[in-house]
Amino acid sequence: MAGPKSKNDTPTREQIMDAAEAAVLAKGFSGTSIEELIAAVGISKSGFFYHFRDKSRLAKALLERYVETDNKIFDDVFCRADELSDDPLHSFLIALKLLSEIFADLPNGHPGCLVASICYHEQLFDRDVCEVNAAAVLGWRERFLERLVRVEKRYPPRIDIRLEDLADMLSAVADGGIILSKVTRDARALPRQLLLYRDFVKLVFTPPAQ
Amino acid sequence: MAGPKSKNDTPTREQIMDAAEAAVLAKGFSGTSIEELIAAVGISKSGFFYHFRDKSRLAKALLERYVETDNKIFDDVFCRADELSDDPLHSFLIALKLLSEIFADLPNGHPGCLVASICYHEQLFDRDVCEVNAAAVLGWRERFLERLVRVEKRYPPRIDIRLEDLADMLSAVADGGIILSKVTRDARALPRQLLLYRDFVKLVFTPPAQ
DNA sequence: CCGTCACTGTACTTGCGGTACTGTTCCCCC
DNA sequence: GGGGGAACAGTACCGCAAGTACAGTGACGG
Repeated sequence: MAGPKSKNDTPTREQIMDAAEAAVLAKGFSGTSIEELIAAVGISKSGFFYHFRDKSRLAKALLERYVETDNKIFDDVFCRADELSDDPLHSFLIALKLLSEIFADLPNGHPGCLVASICYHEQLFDRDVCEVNAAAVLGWRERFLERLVRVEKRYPPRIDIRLEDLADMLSAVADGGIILSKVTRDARALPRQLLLYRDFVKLVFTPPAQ
Repeated sequence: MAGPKSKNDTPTREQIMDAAEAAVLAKGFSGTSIEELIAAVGISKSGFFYHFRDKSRLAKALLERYVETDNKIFDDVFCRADELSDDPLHSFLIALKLLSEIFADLPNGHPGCLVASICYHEQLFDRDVCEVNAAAVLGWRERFLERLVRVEKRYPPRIDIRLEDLADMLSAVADGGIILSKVTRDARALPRQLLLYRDFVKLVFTPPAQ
């Protein structure tokens, strides 16, 4: 049960990627040198290039792993929320609460979003990497939108609103909240922003008559 | 009336910073080489180092100029909004509309937020630069908060809400919207997110009885 | 025993950041 | 009209990092 022995699942490779992810989020991609990574992991330069053809391949692998784990977190959270409520609105609100708690419990605050970091390094990467990035964001939109459509069916929204934008807003608030937290060095900013988004969703779908 | 002849106001210096800002937003700070900047402007390396002691000074100058022009935009927008309405809520809503229109009118979409870019390069810069960054975000919070406090006095919010968080949310939605626009290559995402934030503000401060 | 995996070691090229100078031109001021 | 500073250009150099190109090595599995 140690997972599939995929070619890309060696412990050293994972160690490189762990070090690289932290470094990229703190110093940017070009600011992260291969030499510091191999020093952190304790391997030689040849060892690095055995796992990654070049630095750009490392970026792609990093992004793919990041998106994958992120999607898994969303799966878990929404699945758990569905266990706690059958109602689509309440389930969505619970999921948002769970998400904010996950972020609030991170000891040193959220380390940063790789999608955001890479989007600010766009021109450095090939079309390939950018498409993975775009696909990730569009995937989140679809994921949230599907939930919102189910909510809308039961709770007619109080205002005229594009559900796609409301779905996107969760990504935006999360990315913006991360930046807020990082810049102000206040880890509470991100969970608070998520809860504020939650308030918005609640307001939109709560009937005016109480 | 050609502006104060400050030491830091030569056309070459501005050209360097223009090229640098665009490059940094597209490739990150470390991904931007001094050599490409001097090639773009058409000066020598000595010319660059005449204006900036090192690359880090360039970063600081870039950020300071960016924050300054950003604050000027906010001044203009809020001032214009105040001309159009005496009511604090309506004025704020008008300002948000104006902001979204400004962003929607950018021909190639928003080029990116330097504050966000630099926050994802944190470890590269000295405490100095990071503090400028933090001060900028906190300045925006105060600016928006002051407006929201005035709104709250006249329109009791419909939900329990921390106005500081609602103020921060504008920065978050803007930064998140920029990332959304860049990643999905859809310039409309950013203005749409701002209008969605506007809807939220409207909902929060609009009395339930219509 | 043979081969493959997961590396190490060595050597080299290129490009960039940064330093350290020495000119050079133009314009302003006295 | 000449002296000086502002705004550069030119040249030469150092050190680090990305990337290339190998050849070699220990463990492990069939």
